[in-house]
Amino acid sequence: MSSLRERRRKRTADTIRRAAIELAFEHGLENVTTEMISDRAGISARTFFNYFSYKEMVFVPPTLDFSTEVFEKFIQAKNPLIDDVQMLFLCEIEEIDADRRFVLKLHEISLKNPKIMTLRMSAFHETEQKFADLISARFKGELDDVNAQHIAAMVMASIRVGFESWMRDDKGTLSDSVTGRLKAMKDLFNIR
Amino acid sequence: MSSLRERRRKRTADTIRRAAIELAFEHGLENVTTEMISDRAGISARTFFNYFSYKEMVFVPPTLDFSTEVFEKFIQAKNPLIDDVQMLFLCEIEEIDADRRFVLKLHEISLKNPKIMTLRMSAFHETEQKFADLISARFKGELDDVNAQHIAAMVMASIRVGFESWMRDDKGTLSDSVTGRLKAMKDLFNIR
DNA sequence: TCTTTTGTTGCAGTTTGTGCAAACTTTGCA
DNA sequence: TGCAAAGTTTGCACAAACTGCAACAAAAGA
Repeated sequence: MSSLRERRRKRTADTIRRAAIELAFEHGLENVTTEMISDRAGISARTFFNYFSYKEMVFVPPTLDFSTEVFEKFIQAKNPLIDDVQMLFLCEIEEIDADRRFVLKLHEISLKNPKIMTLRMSAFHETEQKFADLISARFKGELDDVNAQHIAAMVMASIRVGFESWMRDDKGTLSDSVTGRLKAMKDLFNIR
Repeated sequence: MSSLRERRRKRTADTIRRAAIELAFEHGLENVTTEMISDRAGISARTFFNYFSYKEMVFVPPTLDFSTEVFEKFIQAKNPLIDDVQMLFLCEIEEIDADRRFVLKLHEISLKNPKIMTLRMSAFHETEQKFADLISARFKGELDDVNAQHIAAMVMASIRVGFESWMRDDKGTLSDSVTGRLKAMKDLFNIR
């Protein structure tokens, strides 16, 4: 609903995130305090914790949120599952692809900090949950919950591997890397 | 190498873990401090942080460590991959199966605490890394790294789903649940 | 046994994170 | 337009997490 309030909130969160990442580049993560971040973002130290329940959270990208239209479209779509999954994620991914430098830098930061690495992993897992719900809805009646969960887990695993391989070697777009992995899924089981 | 020292270390770590979990049962996680844990475990508050780099770590099971024999055996094994994977994990899993009550309680604790949940997820991811190395070694020459990583990710995803479903509904053994998921992997891709 | 290496502890100090109440903003409704 | 309700920000005081350091203790290896 609320427009101004909600957008304001998003904007502030983003300002804080940017401030945090800048500071981490400049001084190294371990030398950045919540106070420094708040100062640079122009908010009080107390307000920081209104936005992020703990410090490390500021370094984790916000989890993606499928809109109801996207949700409905995916549930009703009739193409092979993998194709629809690609459609679903590729638009989300475009942004990231454009921002490669930034994403890599953030990834570099988190590689050096187990707490943050850990949070990123679990952000992925959260998306997996949402995605499991999507699959469950799409195959309602045909597929029980464990199986929906299982498919979601494997698809997300593939996306993650695509993502990681894109970050590791420098060439190609994120979309290609992820698409490649989704296509590879089936074949990999035919190994001896 | 070192016997006494290493075993002592393991024993102390375990004592601390037990103390922590007991206290979390008794008082609820949010009311347990590192000091209380240290006291009960009979170590100083400072020493706690020699064993666990931060508080939440004490609630995460230690990641499993394949011995060199197990490692070698798996690499050389000639059965279908999934069968060998089962062999590899089932012995690790037995312990857990026996300790159901304990595992569930720990899981219950972590469900209520996002930080800990998060850590457990990433412990899984760590195991995935080790497992990816195993796969990579087993298929050296036949399979490139991304593919090894990908197979590992999907197998671990399946194991995780088996685990989660075992924790959710009360019936059956962990081994059966995990085995079931590993067997289901291939078939799930034949969905429309 | 003696030396070296590794582990434990107390202490003092910084940073993280919370509860509360006062000031301030936005929103929806009259 | 103006006013009450709902939500936000902030400062302050305080508890708990975590670190560096230096002294002491225990184990390993010769």
